[in-house]
Amino acid sequence: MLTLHAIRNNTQEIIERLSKRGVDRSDAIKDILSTDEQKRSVQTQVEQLLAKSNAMAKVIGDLYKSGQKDEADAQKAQSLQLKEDIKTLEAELTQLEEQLLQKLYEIPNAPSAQVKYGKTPEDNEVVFEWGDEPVLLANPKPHWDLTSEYSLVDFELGNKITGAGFPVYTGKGARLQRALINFFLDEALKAGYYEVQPPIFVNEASGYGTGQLPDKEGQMYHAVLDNLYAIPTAEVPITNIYRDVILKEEELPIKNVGYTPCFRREAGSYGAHVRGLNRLHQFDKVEIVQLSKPEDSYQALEGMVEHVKGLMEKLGLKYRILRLCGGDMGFASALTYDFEAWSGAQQKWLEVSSTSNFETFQSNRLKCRYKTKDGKNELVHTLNGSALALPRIVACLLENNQTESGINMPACLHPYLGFETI
RNA sequence: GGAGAGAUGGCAGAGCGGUCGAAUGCGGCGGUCUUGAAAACCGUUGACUGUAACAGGUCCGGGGGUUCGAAUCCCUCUCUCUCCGCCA
Repeated sequence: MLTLHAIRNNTQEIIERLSKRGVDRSDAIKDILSTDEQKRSVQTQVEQLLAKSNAMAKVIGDLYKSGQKDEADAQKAQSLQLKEDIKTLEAELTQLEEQLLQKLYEIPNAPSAQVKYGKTPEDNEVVFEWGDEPVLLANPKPHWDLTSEYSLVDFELGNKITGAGFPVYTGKGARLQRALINFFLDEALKAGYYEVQPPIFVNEASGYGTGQLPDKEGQMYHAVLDNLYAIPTAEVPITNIYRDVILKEEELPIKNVGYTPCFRREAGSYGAHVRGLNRLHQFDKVEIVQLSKPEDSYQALEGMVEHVKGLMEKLGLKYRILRLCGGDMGFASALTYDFEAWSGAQQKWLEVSSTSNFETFQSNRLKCRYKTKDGKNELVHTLNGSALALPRIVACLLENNQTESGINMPACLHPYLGFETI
């Protein structure tokens, strides 16, 4: 959530930045400001009464000690009345605080200066493009044909065991999964990331920490009995490592990488674009997460983008980078770059990575701060990106590299695969 | 799953219901001494809120209660540890 500090001190700027999402939030912001004002006024009253009551309690104690019981009893009666007043005011305060928090939760992050105004994916800007159109056979097969022809993925078997969107990878298909995961992890280690393997279930507090709750409740699998959520991305457990933590300045930047399966209910998705590996309920992803000082975060974002570019180019996949417009950006993001790989047989772009700077939007909820040299606690900036999500990469690798005699795998994967062709 | 113990500041660890935001030790920071370092000694060292700045307020796992007054008493939840059972 946005910090009250920013809303109070840079009201106009926040409103303008928010408008890039294509929705006017000025009323909501003004509403927050007035609620905040009310809250602080009640808070002052409560605190004055508390101060009075604290002082009185001290006096009563002293009176008892010096044996002035009658006087003490008289004061006690007064104190009781005071307590009633405090109780009603405190109830009011709690209510205002809850309202304020609720209102803050509903405001998305303010897009950064580089983000363009826009409402739909058509307004996204292509900022980079790499690679040549793959040379394909006369009738290139989509990956869902190739996976069954070469026995790489068994969707029916997944249906039987679990349900749609939970495929079973088999033989060389399974091997390819493992190869990609290891390749991505190793590349991240080379780039200075620290590997972590987090839980794939998280509690409610973690869901709130990174903003999946209450916003995307319906998109996560929820184990009701234990009140745990299956993670939609490793971002959630990895970023929550730093919930309620005050870091030392010299610990920053923190660069973590982790592989996890990811689970998404994808409620509401349907049709041809969910075919095959294009959209799954369970998939594998290697995620990079950074915490940085505010002044360094956009440079860190560039670094993450460069890292993902390197992966795409080693895999030899034609790709492009989009800078998302305000309307297409996620709720928590201030700036997002999407990577799309070209699928030769489907003749369309598939999103394979989303790399974002959240500025203080997550750290404010997480309460992740660092101590500056002059001893102040400041919120860190959080960033994350997919590096990379597997299924669509697999789809593109299969489709773009198919030949009469088999499917050629890129050289960077050979050592991990133990074979060169499928 | 059964039985018991516990949760206090960066860590360890005290804390008769009022003098406790909290002893003490370690660690951190600053200083004295030293050519420098170590040792020793002195000082300092939680977070949040609030104010122009003071003041004030809140926080001893979370929530609720008793009391004029709670880290300290009661209830409840969560978590941790020990023993037993089960087990990759």
